[in-house]
Amino acid sequence: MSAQSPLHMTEQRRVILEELRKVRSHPTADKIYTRVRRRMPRISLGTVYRTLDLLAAQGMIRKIESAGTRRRFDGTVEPHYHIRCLECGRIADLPPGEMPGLEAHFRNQTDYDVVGHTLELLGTCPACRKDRTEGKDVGVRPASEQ
Amino acid sequence: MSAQSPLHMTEQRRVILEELRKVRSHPTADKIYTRVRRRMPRISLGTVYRTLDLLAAQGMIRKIESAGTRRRFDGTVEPHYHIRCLECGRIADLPPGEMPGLEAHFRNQTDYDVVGHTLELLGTCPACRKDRTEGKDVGVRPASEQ
DNA sequence: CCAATATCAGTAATCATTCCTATTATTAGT
DNA sequence: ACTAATAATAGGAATGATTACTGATATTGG
Ligand SMILES: [Mn+2]
Ligand SMILES: [Mn+2]
Ligand SMILES: [Zn+2]
Ligand SMILES: [Zn+2]
Repeated sequence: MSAQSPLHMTEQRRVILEELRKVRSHPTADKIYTRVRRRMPRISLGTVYRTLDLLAAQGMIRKIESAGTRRRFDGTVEPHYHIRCLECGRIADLPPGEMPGLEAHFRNQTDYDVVGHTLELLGTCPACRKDRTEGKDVGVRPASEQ
Repeated sequence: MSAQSPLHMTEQRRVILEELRKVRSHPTADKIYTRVRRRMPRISLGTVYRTLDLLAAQGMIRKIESAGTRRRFDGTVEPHYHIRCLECGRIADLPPGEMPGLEAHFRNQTDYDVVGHTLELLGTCPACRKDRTEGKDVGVRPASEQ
């Protein structure tokens, strides 16, 4: 959950971290790969995956794994929930902080030891809502954008 | 979310539904496939997937998709959350009902239209806790059992 | 009974992610 | 600086759950 061994900052690792921190979106590994390749054309997708795992293990970035969607990464490490648009897959941040009393609410309702939870809001983003009112009926195109 | 067209109950569909409703666990498609094959040896895995999708679309069963794990199915359609054991992947039911005030709590914190949420508790199941105290240190074997 | 339609079994394809390996870079010790 | 040991990378193959395709079989409605 927090930093481990002092990470050797290779060129690849530095650039991947920089590019992820540049964006406010929650890009997939191959979106990051595309960005990083502009600066390091010979980097491999495997290195991107390996490095993202490593940075996440060090607590320098976060992994977002929502059900049924591709893995996404987050340059913001401060704890916060996300809301995902069911039409376009876009993921937005909610304000920092955990839902108060959530785990406590369930502790006496299970024989498991509760150690955490995952919570994701679902909805329609402003752009897709706008498309709707304009009758653009684009259907569902999940996770298809940056 | 609720029933649509009146579903033609083929033998395959009936048996798949029966087998899923028999168990209290949350089996993967191939676990259901294994069970169903005892009664219908020639059924194909594709039919199992297709039928489970169909039954879920009709609201007769539920799909559970947790991040980074295989898809699981639930014969109980009454709304309820789950808690997943981080060591063995087992999924248990929490009592029926939604966390009160959850979506309301976030409505004024986002410009998305909130239409739902996913919530999964994480923890250690009684069996894995027991293994621990017995020093059986089995490591992590996610989603490897029924 | 027949033609149109739906479903199925069997198998191939998909595709995000992980694994493997030969090469290249870095480090620590002299 | 030189060198052996160690770590990291590029490129490509493998994995594995799910989906798509296809020709055969079943069902329906007239
Ligand atoms: Mn975020
Ligand atoms: Mn359940
Ligand atoms: Zn959207
Ligand atoms: Zn367990």
